[in-house]
Amino acid sequence: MKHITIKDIARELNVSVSTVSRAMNDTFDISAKTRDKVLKTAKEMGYHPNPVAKRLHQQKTFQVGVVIPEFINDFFPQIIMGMQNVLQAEGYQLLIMQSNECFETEMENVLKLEENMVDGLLISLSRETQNIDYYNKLYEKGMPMVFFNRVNEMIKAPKVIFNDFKWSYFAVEHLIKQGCKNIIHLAGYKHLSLSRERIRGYEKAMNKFHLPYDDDCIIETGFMIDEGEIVMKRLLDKGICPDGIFATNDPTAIGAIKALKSAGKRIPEDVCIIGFSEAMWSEVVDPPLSSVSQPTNLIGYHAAHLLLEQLNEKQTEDNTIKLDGKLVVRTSSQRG
Amino acid sequence: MKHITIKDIARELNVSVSTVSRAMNDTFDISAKTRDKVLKTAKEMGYHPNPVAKRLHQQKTFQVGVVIPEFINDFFPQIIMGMQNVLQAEGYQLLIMQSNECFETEMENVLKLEENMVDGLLISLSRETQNIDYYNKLYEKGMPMVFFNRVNEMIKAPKVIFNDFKWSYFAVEHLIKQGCKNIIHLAGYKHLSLSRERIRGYEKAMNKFHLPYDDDCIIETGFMIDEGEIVMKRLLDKGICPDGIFATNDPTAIGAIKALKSAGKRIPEDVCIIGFSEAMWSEVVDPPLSSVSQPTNLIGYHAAHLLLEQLNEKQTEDNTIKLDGKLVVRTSSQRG
DNA sequence: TACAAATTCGGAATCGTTTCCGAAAATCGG
DNA sequence: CCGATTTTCGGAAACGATTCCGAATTTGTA
Repeated sequence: MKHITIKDIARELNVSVSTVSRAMNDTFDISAKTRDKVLKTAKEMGYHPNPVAKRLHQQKTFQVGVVIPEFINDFFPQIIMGMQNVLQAEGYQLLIMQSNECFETEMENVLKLEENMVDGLLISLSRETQNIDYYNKLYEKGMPMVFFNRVNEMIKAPKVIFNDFKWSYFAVEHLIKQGCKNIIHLAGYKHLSLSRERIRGYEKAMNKFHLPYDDDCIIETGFMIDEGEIVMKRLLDKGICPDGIFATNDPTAIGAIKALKSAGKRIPEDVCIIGFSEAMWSEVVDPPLSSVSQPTNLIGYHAAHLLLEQLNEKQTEDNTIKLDGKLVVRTSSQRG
Repeated sequence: MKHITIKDIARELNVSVSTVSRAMNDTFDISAKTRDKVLKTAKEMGYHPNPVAKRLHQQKTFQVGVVIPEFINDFFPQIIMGMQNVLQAEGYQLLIMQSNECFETEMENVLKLEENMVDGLLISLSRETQNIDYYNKLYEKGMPMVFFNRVNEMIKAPKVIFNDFKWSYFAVEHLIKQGCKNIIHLAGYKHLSLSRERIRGYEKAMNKFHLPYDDDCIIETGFMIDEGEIVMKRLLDKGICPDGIFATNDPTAIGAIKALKSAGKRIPEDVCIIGFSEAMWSEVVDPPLSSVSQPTNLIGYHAAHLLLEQLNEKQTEDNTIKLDGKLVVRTSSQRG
């Protein structure tokens, strides 16, 4: 895999390497004649500039690191596609790493990306991550960074988030309008902003419609199918059965449905249930799952643009972008 | 973001840069005393070797390109995790690109990765890809390459594939044992080996049990949910309804189920159906979908190792690795 | 025609490493 | 104690590009 370099062309044409470089970059101080001559033989010889050498000189790698909790569900991959569309067009490559929802792995990933000298970072926190000191330090040292989806308010870098409060409210309001009176919330981990915001939305709806709830109605569950199943099963074993469930995401909703079904409950007749974040397969489960759909592509798009602004040293005036979605009502929450 | 370089350390300690380099790489021609001294101040000053400079000198990027058709389904992400486990441990980074099932995008991706001077390529063909001349040229020029899952036999580089023939046979045999007599196959694109092998498995099972079938029973469908739905709907509209369906993957099976359900067919009573490649959500759809489960992690593991052998210039003796899976029988194909 | 200005290009430094070559210093054997 | 090894280190080249500086050539102007 011998590569043609700028020297090979220079030797071939009996010119200096600086001339060839000038031709390639079309600078002002070269005659049109020699430029064309160089370009022609460069093409003939199959020359491609060596990006590594360019990076060394420019002190820039044109690579940005992406750290996400997982990419087994389709949620994060869709966001990443949104990012790629923007960043590849600007000549950047993505280095994608997963924390597997583990704080230490997340830190290792960030360190590794730093050592690899990425030009910037796009991060979605693991569900364990509480300590964000390092991120703030890194940001203040000047590392371009954007956080998205899984965020913590104490983070100083720009963020792209979803209007969790508003859409949780709509989700619970929808359940109430279906006639649910005894509604519980399967919540995410409380150190993540999105979990707290979704709890706030739940509380606002319950208060607004004067429905009773207490701390036992808001159950820290997690994000996975089996976590939803375990929590729901435990409730049913205790003889507790709500008539409405607002789950913090689709997998936990699915888990709850599994537990409910095997306890002989009918959905939506006995229990209405709605998830969040619209998984690709929410439509094909039994029963088809209602959910709040998030604009995943847009999340990636905005995160990428906020990063680009930093990479181009433009001052970002707006620090946080909050996006809206829509309510997708299917059988699991629809009565009558 | 000023970085400490080897020169900073040299200046600090009044030694030459070569001495510092020797200390960092622990070569033979340096005294233990100065080595420790250098290492100590390097640590104190927070020195990290610049990987870009290293790459320029070693003429190696320690990055490998991965090209996959999509990463919205969980199948390819799982394979990638298998690759990452192996390659990250050896110091390699992955550059992941999607072809979106489009031949031209696939080529653009490969070109871009080549220009980025990746050390090797891991490729799964798009469903459109028929012309593989460029890949063979590239491989013969010495580019380390491994193909996986979506493969074409004409490709000369090492491959990691699934024993599609054997497990298709088992899948169809299972349908037959459930009493199905009129079985169709929703097939993938025929220029991909896996599609042809799955067709062969179907044919072998049908022949073995003396069940009739003709060309109309093998329908080129695609890989997506709506493709399965459209093809099935068209059949039903023509008044054709099999009592057994072997789908080339889980999404097409799901699509077929949607069409069957809205036509009032009961599964598995009227129609047994089995998919392939075990999606994460196959268990939670209605009815739970039988499928052939593939060892996704292992596919990634082996592909990565075959690539490593080439990167380390070891001669690969075994060119193709063929993996086995298991039959996961759920409600969609289980009678009585 | 002569001198100033503009154009065009080569040489060398630079980016941060590794590594080859040779010289100084230390160690060794007799 | 002296010559021969061995150890240890500095200087410089190399990787492949960009860019600054200055020199040669061409062009322009009076």
